[in-house]
Amino acid sequence: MQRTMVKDALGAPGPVPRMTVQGWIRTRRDAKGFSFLEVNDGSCRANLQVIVNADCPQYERIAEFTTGSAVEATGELVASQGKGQAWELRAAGLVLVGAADDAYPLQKKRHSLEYLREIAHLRPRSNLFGAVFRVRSRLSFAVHRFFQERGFLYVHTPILTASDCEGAGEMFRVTTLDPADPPRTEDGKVDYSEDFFERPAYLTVSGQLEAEIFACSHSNVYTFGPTFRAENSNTSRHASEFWMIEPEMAFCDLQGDMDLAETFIKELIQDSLEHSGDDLAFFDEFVDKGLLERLRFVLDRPFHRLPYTEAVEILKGSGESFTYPAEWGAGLQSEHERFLTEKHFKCPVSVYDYPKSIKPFYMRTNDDGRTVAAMDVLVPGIGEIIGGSQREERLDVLDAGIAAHGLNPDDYWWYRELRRYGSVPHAGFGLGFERMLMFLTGVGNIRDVIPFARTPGNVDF
RNA sequence: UGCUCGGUAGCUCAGUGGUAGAGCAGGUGGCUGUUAACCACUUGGUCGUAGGUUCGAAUCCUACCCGAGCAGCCA
Repeated sequence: MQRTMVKDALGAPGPVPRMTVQGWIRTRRDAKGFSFLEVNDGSCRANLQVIVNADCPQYERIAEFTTGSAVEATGELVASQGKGQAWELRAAGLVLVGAADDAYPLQKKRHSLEYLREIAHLRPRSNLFGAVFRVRSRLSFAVHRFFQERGFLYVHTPILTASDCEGAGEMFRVTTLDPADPPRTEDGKVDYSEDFFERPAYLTVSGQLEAEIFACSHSNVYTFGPTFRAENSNTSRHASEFWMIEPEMAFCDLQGDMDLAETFIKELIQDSLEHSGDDLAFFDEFVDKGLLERLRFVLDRPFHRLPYTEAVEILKGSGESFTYPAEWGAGLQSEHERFLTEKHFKCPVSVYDYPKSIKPFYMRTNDDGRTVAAMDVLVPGIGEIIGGSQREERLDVLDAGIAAHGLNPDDYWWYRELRRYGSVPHAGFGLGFERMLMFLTGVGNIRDVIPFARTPGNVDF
């Protein structure tokens, strides 16, 4: 027995005398003397309609073939008599591989996203999440393809780390000590020299610093892996565990960084339109009307680039009444970002050259002495999707930054040595993979584009 | 973490002081090459939890739990 995937059956060029499909029943419709089974195996959005006639040996047990059950159907693929599908399978043999009783939580009706989150073990079988995770898989591949085709080296930066990549947020501590009875030093503090790594360790909040190491040997590199932030964030666009893509390029300045960011986003959109078209059409119809139009619009137009200082002037002169008025030296609020990208420019916006005082130590100080070569890419509906910068390659300036931020230079000894031995201008950025998925699918909550969302108070599944 | 909104049948929701409801799902019967099929009948509830006010609370008050939206943190 060779299995045919539903996607291939539906795309068959002609009738097939005999084939076997396996999948889960979405719904059953009984007619007099025969039944329709809608079988889905995840290979595509559409179901295969299986006709079970009275002469099929299993027909007398058809009532057991309930929504959610796993089935195997063998028979002839023929042109459908009905409307709505080109092909259907006339079952000669039918096997109830795994029954689903009437408590099956995924009913053939609309469910709320909140409810579906509670049944994360079953929601991939729904239309929406089936599509989301197909797009996610394809997008992962597109990320690698983008960089590999350009000769970028894929670096596996560590997940366990002792460095806190200053400014990136609260960290999850990793320890093997007994929290109820940790070893203590003489002054009563927890003695981390007794811990597994003999010092405090954490889950990574960014692979950037390590990526810089490899940029300084292999020129163009990228990372793509899980990232952990222990912030108590309760928003639709933050997760405690998420996937981040971080390219890092040697001999590259901020302009080159922004060029890559824009090309990258556009190519991911292009790839999705090409290879996930059916699923995107589903989102366009049921999740976010106008999605496809917006994606094509973004694809066709250059991102608008402007310095932070100019952005603040636009905000000040906008006549909008913001909850927090824009002020040079303060970060851009969500409402400011939304105004720029959704109302003023109506397209993705790259804001660059931020005040030095609100950015981390490693960003390169501009000649004006008060801004750094940082850039954020803002996108309608989501806000910040990319954050990046040119890195400070001058050791003396870097040291001044470390001191100004109150950090201990010894903790960054290897990072500093990169500036001692063959230092080069280099730049990179971080793209939130889930935020890109939200942008591509129109799905409004980050918890619905990641298979198993981790947020404060939630590590189920 | 702060502010706001919400929690009623398996699911989606209505009910705002006086006998707990609808649609869907489930069950029974009927009908039809059907498309979240349709028609009739029907099962199903400690109204998030704990207190309080009241003759009487799903409804009003307090605390807590859970969920969501927004903000901050950021990707």
